[in-house]
Amino acid sequence: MNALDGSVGFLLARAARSMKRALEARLSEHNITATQYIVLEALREHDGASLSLLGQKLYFDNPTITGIVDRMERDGLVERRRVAGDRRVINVFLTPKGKALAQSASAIAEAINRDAMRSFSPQQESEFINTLNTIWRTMNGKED
Amino acid sequence: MNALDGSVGFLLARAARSMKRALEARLSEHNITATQYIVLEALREHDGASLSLLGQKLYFDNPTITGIVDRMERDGLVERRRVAGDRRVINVFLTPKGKALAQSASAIAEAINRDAMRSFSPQQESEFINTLNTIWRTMNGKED
DNA sequence: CTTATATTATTAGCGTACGAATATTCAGCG
DNA sequence: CGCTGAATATTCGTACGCTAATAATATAAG
Repeated sequence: MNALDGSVGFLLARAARSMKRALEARLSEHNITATQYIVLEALREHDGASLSLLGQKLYFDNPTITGIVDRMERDGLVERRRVAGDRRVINVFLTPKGKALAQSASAIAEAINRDAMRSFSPQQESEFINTLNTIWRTMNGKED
Repeated sequence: MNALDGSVGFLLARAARSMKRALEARLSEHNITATQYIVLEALREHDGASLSLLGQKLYFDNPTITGIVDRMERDGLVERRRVAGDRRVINVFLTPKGKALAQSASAIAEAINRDAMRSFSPQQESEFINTLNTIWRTMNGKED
């Protein structure tokens, strides 16, 4: 029993990596990454969102979201269009290819989530999710 | 309520990122990263471990650990020495500077962990840790 | 002994993630 | 109107974290 076995930060990062890897193993046949799947999912709910809004929804900063959208645009999954009256903002839209991919990827991600939770009861799962949300809020000073 | 709010993978990754950022904000004055702190911690318990062993303990693959140790060696925190009979293996040792830094960093990391858990009971914390470990084992096929 | 296989570490290449700095555009205020 | 400051997206530089491929050494089989 060393110091890391009791470190929430370490165990959290390790669990997150293991899930990301499992998801990417399944997504790789569609040539997208776990992060790109997350962006597809966000765009299903907010097609045409600005880069900033996407970053806020997903909790990525602007340089990160710019790079991800660059690669997704290169691969034909999304396109950038200036649509808002404000000429600073660039809106991101799913292409037909992106829409189709979002659907298959969503099913894969749900399967991985179910698998990760397979030894827990619904109550345990919802408590776990509450804890993850609380940690996130705590670390961002959204309570006290 | 969108699909991501119920996605364990997304919430796990988000919580992990928020803790990593909080930790790095405090570690930055010592010019080390959260990952480098983890390696320092592992070396406190296993000074002289091989690169492979370090990777196994921390659950990083070899290319990742090579790069991290490269940067830590550049910064004078560790040094590589061939010590084992097997000439393929390279052992990693803490320098005095690395040892000193490990101690201060450890205190900082403990404070962050306590802060992240501040709204939970000891039981809730230990249940949370169990869940993280179970997810990790599940995603790595270490049970069924 | 020699050939085949496995292990250890590294390199190369890609995709996040982040902080810092920059260019463009917008909004407010005198 | 003109100026200041804020907001949006990008670029730059750094550090992970992964897969695939490589080089060097060790081990096993014949």
